[in-house]
Amino acid sequence: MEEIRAPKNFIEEMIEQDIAEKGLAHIQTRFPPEPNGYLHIGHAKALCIDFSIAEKFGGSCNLRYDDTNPTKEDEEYVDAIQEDIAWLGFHWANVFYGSDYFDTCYEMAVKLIKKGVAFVCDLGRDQIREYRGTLTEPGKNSPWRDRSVEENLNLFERMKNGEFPDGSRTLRAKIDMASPNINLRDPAMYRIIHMSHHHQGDKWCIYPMYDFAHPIQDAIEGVTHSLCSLEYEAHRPLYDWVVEQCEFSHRPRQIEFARLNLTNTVMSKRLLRSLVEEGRVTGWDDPRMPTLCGLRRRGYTPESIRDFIFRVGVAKADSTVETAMLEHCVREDLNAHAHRMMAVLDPLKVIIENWEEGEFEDVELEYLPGGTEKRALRFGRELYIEREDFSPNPPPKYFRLKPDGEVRLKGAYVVRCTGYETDADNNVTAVYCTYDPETRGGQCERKVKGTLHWLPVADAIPAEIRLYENLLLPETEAGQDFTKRLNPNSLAVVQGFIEPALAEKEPGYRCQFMRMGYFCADLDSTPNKPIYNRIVGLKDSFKL
RNA sequence: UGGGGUGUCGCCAAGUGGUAAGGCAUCGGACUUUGACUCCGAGAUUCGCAGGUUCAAAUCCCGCCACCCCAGCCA
Repeated sequence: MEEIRAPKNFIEEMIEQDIAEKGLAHIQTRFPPEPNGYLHIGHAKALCIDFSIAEKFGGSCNLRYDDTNPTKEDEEYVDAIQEDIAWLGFHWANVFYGSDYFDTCYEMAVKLIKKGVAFVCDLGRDQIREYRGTLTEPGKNSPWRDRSVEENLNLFERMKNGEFPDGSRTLRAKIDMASPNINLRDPAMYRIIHMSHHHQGDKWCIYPMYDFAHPIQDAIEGVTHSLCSLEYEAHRPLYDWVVEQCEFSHRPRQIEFARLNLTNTVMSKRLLRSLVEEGRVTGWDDPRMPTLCGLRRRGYTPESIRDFIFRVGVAKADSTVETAMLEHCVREDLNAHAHRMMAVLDPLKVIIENWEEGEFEDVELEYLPGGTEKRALRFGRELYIEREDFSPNPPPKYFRLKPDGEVRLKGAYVVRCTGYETDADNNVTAVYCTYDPETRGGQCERKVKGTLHWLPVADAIPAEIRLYENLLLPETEAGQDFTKRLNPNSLAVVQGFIEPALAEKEPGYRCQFMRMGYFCADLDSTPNKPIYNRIVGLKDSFKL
């Protein structure tokens, strides 16, 4: 699929300016996920920006696991993250682990101690909070702030050697306890955590904080532009402070942008994790999940997701994009490529009275409108149509089958309804029609308002069809209480029928069921047990 | 409340002193063997609000308002 136009955004302008002013020869970015969960559509934005900007300037982008906190991370997520990035179609120059730079981080910490701009603090968690002050009141210096360099060096080494319990001491930057920016009030740089790290094993029991490790990692890798979300804006002075104090010759620049929010979608890893753990979904790749693996499972194409991200754009204003935009992007992609197939979700039997019992005729159906590739379907006396495509008491402007009404059966003949049967509860059980032999598909001038999809009863293959709705109800329906916002009807499983040609397709095959929307053969489906997930409905397909 | 940000059509988003791009959604109309698709067309006298500077302001100045982020030994 052709790449959609890449809009020129403010980040690109800043980079162009840097290139002009600083004479940058190579643009280096990085995508730094913390391996504590699966990537979701929100990460896709960061990812697209990091990778595509590097690409646009002929530079490169590294994948770097931001794994400085062993209490929250797991190797389990590492492979999944790479798989999702690759699926989206991006290529990293290198895969790095932030934790592989722990030695350098340690050296830098020692350097800061020697320079007198870092100290070991014995204050406990609560005391640190008390000393920090508030938004309006300045903090006060820690009583340990003026320890000698020698003592700090000694203590810090002993922290590293595991002599002290968790939480007993921290290494803090010595900046300004009265700074109006709270992030600059002697922030912690290292903490003690006696826990083995998923990537470093038991080598360390002290771990650097994000604010200390990230700029160091960026500087080591030669990252020229460290792109991140808005909440790090107030951390930028600290980022710059670390780079400055560590005296790196290479100075990375942090630029922030607004993260992606989608209507009717949870984007918080904590909430997504709870959905998985509480069994409300089948896993991280449940097709209702906004995770990349969930969207993939549901049938979304990587192209459509990238297109969506580029259309959303990059800016600094908080925003919530309507899911309709995402859906438009998949429809646009699928409309061009997805084969049109016959499936009946809720069957209603039609008997063609003037068609001989046991007789069949092959009718040809195009895979794509106007396309040359075709396959055949047997037309016969007994057919299935969609239950909602017949109405004994049609409302005005009902174009589908109704008593004495005419309709075209896609690819086959025009039929006229002559009658119908109902059961004791007044449910329609069968519809009787006559066909007009003059109206064979492709060679008839006669126009009728409605065209229905259908399946021969003899050849229809049972299939499980899953119809998804948004996992969350609109906020207006359920307010802010997350649990109340979960949509109980987010999944409907229907036992329907599909045409024979479709039953042989591979899992992942995407198609459009006439008038029902776009579907994807589920990864769990087999030729004997076809399962189709609805990716997205057709626009206005069910409107009368 | 101190600091840092942001406010342009229902939702995103261009615009950087010269008279409001584009996309999604919506509404018309054409086409159609999917009420889909496609195709045409309609939409902000107005840029959070109020003053000011200027021949000219969404863009500059001033005051105000609203929303978001920061008081983790999370990232």
